[in-house]
Amino acid sequence: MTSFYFEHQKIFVSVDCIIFGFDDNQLKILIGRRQMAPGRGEWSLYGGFVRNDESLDQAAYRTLYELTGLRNVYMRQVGAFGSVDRDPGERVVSIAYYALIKVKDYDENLMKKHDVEWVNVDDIPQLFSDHNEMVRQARSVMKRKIRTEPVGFNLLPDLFTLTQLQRLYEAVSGQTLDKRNFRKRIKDMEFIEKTELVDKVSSKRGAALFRFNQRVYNEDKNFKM
Amino acid sequence: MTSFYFEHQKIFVSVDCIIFGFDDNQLKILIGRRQMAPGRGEWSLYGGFVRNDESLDQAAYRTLYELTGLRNVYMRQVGAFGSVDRDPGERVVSIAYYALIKVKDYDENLMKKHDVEWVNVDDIPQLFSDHNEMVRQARSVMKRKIRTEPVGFNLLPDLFTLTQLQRLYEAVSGQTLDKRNFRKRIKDMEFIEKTELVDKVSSKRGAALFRFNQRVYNEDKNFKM
DNA sequence: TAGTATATCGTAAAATAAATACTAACAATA
DNA sequence: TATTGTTAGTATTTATTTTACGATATACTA
Repeated sequence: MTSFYFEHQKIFVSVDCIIFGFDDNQLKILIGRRQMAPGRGEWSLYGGFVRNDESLDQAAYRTLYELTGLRNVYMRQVGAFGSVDRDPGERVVSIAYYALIKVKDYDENLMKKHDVEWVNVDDIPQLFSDHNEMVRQARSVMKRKIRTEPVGFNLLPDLFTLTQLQRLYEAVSGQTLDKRNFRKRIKDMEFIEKTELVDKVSSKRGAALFRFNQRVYNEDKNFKM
Repeated sequence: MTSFYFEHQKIFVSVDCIIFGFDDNQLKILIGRRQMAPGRGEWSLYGGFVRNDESLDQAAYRTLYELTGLRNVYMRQVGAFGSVDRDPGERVVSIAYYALIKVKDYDENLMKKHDVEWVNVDDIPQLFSDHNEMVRQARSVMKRKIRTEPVGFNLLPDLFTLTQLQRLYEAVSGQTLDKRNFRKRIKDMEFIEKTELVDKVSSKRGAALFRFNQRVYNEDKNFKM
């Protein structure tokens, strides 16, 4: 029975993570200098090899955890990348995943340890191998997703102002939005709840803080931005 | 340098094809009885292992060619599937691809040789491993794609009637469409050209045959259904 | 009181989607 | 040859949703 398989060749399989964060009204991703050959010193996504005893998703979560110390992160597959010579060292097929994290949750020490930094998505330098294409596709997939499902909240603090939310959607879509129309939409979504709390950081007047209520959303999944 | 890689494990990588066809006003896919263990005799997608000297895309095209004898087929990746135990025999990561082919082009002999048959997408039996999930995702991806890009023509003969085209979109979307609204849209697309030819097969009156003009489409890529 | 960002009201225009009935051409049949 | 059945083909109106835009008030700080 096993003979059937062993006519064939095994291949290294890895995962690469496009980790999105939102800070300073900008959409950013985490990239770092590659620590090992080949391509040592080049800008690169953070990734890792898939082990025999873990699924692709598990490998992606593990890799993200190694880098950020975060669990229970929103993460989705972008796709598989498998040019023959995409890795100059060996044949490696890599599955790209994108993650949405809150920048404040991120462990600064781990960031220094792994020598990665936040870079604006419109400002990405040339990356190792096909990583630029991975980023391009990840942005495309995420951009569509965030319009039809309430996943953008993963990029914001639990409490956020409507202006923050609007800036997020502007950063992702790449265009400015009308404040009145934006708020009209929000008002129709009962799962975006106004709290009693007020944010005084970005405004002298103070802005109401909102939160996303997953339970209310589950009752009536009606989200469109 | 190579030592870096060989701390890690290699994995079998395969491709599986969801081959869509349109016939008898129905959207169908090609499935067959699995010819080898494990899972011998179960319904299954057609697939194959990725070789070290070919990309994932190339492996998918090769596999499709083996089964259908067709080249230059519209084919796109669905995603990677990598549960640890998705294949009962060995650890295999599989990349799913969907293809859109014209049923008439298909080589009948190859079909018999590989023992595959067309099955309505709403009528798929239980398939080997995670193939049902692959089909589900492929339908979802294709359904979105066919609304925003003129890829549906890959499922029709070069010459087709507007009713055929409408039935195709009805089959993919799963809902009936209004004929007048449908035709209004078509009229606005200059790359769907009316020919002098008339189809008398499905109609006593005869229906005008249309064709998709890729060059005209390239001039002004404006497609939405 | 000047400055700044929040917050809300309303409406016109534009784009999109949905709903509606009838005639035309031909073949088969009575 | 008159009738019936079947599919092709066509224009207009109405309703709904989305977008664009102007104006003004609020709460707080410096």
